[in-house]
Amino acid sequence: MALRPAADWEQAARTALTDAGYRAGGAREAVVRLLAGQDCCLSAHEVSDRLHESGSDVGIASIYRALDLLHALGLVQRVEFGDRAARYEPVVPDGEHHHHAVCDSCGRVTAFTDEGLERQLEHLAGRLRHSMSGHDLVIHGHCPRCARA
Amino acid sequence: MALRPAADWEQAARTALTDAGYRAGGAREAVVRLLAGQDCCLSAHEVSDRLHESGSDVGIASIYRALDLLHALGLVQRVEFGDRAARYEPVVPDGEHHHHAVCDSCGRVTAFTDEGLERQLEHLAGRLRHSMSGHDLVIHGHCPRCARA
DNA sequence: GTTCCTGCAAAATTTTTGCATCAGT
DNA sequence: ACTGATGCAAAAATTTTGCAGGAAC
Repeated sequence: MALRPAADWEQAARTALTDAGYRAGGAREAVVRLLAGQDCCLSAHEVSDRLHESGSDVGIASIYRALDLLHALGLVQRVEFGDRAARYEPVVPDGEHHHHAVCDSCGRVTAFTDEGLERQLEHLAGRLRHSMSGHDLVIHGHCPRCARA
Repeated sequence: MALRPAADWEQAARTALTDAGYRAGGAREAVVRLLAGQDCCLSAHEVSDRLHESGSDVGIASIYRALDLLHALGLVQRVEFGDRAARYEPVVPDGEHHHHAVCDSCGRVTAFTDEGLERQLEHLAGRLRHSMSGHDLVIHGHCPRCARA
C-alpha cells in the first residue's frame, strides 16, 4: 500500500509558517523538507538521525521545537505506538488520513486508510458532541509475516 | 456514561498471575486491587499517588514492573493520550472495550463504546491480514463544555 | 538593528535496571 | 531454603528549557 507523500505539503507548510509570522531558519526548513518526503511517521530521534545522515547538523532541541510548532499549526499529526516515543507525520488538508497497524513482534508498521472508518469516527464524535481536530488509531497485533511463524 | 469496572477482573487477574507462576507480593497485589476499582485508565504516576494516599507505600519501580507484567499477560491495556505518559486500564475478557476522547483544552477524558466500530476494526484487521491483540483509538478535539466557549 | 532562530548544555519527566534485602511458597 | 518480589538509588531515554550567539527580516 503506497501512501503517497504530500506532494505540495512542503510548500503549504512553508506558506503557513510565513503567514503565521515565523522566519525561515535552517533547522525548521530542514525538518519541513525531510517530513515532506516522508509517507509515514518519524520520531524526533529518527528525524535527527536522517538529518545528520544527509549532512544537516540540526540540534535535537530545534527538531523538537520545529515539530511542536508544526503540530500546533496543524501541519503534522502526532502518533504514539506505545514505545514511548512520539512520532510525527505530515497532515494533508482535506486529504486522506491514514492509520497504523503495529506488529508487536517485529515492530513493522502498516499504514492503511478506510473511508468507512473515517465516516464512523465523524459520526461518533457527533454523538459525543465532541469536536474532532484529529484522531489516532493504532491496531496492535501481528503482521502477516509474523503471524505465520 | 458509566462504564462499570471489571467486577471480577480482580479475581481473574490474581488467578492468571498465579497460574503463570507468579507469587502474590504486596506491591503487585496493591496495584491489582487499585486497578480493579477503576473504570478508566491510570498512569503509573497516578497509581503511585493513589496507593500512597491509601497508605500503601509501594515503590514506583514495582508499579512499573506490575503494570508491565499485567500488560504482558494481556490483563491491562496500554493507552497513550499524547502527554507522554502511558496509561493502563483493566481488560475485561470478551467484555466491552472502550475508547477515549480527549479534550485538548481542559484535558477531560470521555470514555465511550461503539459496537459498530469494534466490528469495523475486526473487519479492517482481516483485510490487512494483521491479527489484532488490541487497539487504541484516541479522538482529539474539544469536549462539549470547552467547545461552547 | 531588532527580533526571532539555533545549538549547546542543563534540567525535567518518564521509565528501566542493578542490587541488596525481604517475603511467599 | 530457594526463588521470586520489592524498594531504593542510579541510569537511561525522551522531551523541555535557559541562554548566548547568529541569522532573517
